Amino acid sequence: MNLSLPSTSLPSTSLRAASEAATAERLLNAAEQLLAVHGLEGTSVRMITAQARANIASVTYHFGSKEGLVQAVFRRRLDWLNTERLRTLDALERAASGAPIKPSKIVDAFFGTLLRMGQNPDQGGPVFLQLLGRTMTEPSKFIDTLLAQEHEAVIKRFKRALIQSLPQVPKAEIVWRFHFMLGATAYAIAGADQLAVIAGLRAKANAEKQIEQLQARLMSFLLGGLRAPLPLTPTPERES
Amino acid sequence: MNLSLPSTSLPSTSLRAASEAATAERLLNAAEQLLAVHGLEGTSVRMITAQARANIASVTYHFGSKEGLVQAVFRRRLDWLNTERLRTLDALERAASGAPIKPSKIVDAFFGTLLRMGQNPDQGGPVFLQLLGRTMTEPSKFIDTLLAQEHEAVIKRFKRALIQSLPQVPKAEIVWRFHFMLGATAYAIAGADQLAVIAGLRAKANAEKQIEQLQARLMSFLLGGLRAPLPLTPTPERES
DNA sequence: ATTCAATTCAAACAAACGTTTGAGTCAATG
DNA sequence: CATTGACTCAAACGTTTGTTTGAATTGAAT
Repeated sequence: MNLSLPSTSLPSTSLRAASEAATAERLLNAAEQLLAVHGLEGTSVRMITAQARANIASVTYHFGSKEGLVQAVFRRRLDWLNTERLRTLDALERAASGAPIKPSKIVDAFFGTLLRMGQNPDQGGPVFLQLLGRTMTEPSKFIDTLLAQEHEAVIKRFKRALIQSLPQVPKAEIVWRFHFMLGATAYAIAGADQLAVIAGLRAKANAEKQIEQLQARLMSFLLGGLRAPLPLTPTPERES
Repeated sequence: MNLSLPSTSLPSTSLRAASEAATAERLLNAAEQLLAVHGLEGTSVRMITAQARANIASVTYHFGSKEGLVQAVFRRRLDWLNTERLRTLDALERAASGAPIKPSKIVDAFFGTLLRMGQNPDQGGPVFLQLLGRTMTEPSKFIDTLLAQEHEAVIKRFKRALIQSLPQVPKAEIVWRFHFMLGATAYAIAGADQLAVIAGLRAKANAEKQIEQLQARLMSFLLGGLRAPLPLTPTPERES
């Protein structure tokens, strides 16, 4: 048994032709696209290796297992996304220098950054957005764990920022509404194609245009929900 | 080959003890619960028949295939749900007698009816809500088709009602926002458990209480989003 | 009592699953 | 030139998948 996996981030020891990506990267790209369409259990290792034009054993060789490959798919994007989110929030807080930040700025730092990721081909473009959207409602044991770990610290910081930004709204209410915003976003990006069809746009328009359309509309919807009047059954004003 | 399946709706030819449900119904219940937790591809026929205390072959015998069983699971609930939705909307339009209906009433007829279904043990309770929520982002070929067929007419009627109810908002904007509302709802009910945990509630509180909590908060969020100021990039005011 | 259709059952089916194996290829290193 | 380590490959591994089979069982009607 070869327990020591090959290095994951190093650009490999030997030089390669720049035009054709290395096997590990082709596997990541193929897995990302197929997972977005067919889901975790609906995507087989053979489908992935076929699309990546790689051997079946290459998954075990490069990532240890199918599970390892899937985790690598998510980590590759989420690391970048959450770093970008925190960087943006840091900049906002620095610019405000103690003063409260407008909720719309915070919402944009979190959800806007995500949506703009869908227009960034270097970060998977709309494909990863769709994958993330459907994964957020697909309670798979180990993806859940991964998502939670990658997201927990980030979400906590954004919740805190929102709570400070909306002092008149009870804490618990903000937490609920943050979750609702996550849902509206996940669903919107997961079904961006069919949504565009429903909305009467021409179906095969390029996905970037669709996300551009989506972004402005979704953001105003999210902000409207976030600032909605409180429900008649109020939060019991409990601490913590 | 026995191409003619046994009758699906008749209460079976022979009388049975009322205490223990017939095999077909036990299969439906088991499948509903397992699908909600493990998803379509993650739920095997053997898991279902084991939980239903039935033989493996009973799925093929009663429903023709696994696919047939899954479709029956959805149809059993969606027929009831959509009938109830249309019944409520009919009542609203009759009471208004031509006058515009308040958007909140329409939203409640669609989403409120769904959420109240989660408190109705006769209609699956929270289990089916969770199943429906995760299915809405799980693009499976034949479930998509089924959902679309079951929902298409209903959604069209509710969109029309909302458009009449909000004459100042462009048509396309309402369609988008209706989709956002679907997403927020799907995600909220799919992850109601973990959401409650996040919100700081005690974890194992009964699911009905959770949905009760959820209902008021979600509805005000949805209405806030629906009535949000229009995005700066306006709809090109196209017809249709 | 016997017939008959409905239903259940244990066993087996081929196909697809993730993973492992061991030989083979290839370029760089000594 | 021989050796080494990284990588690829075809083939096979043991499980699990959905479905099928044909004989048993059941309960009411003849």
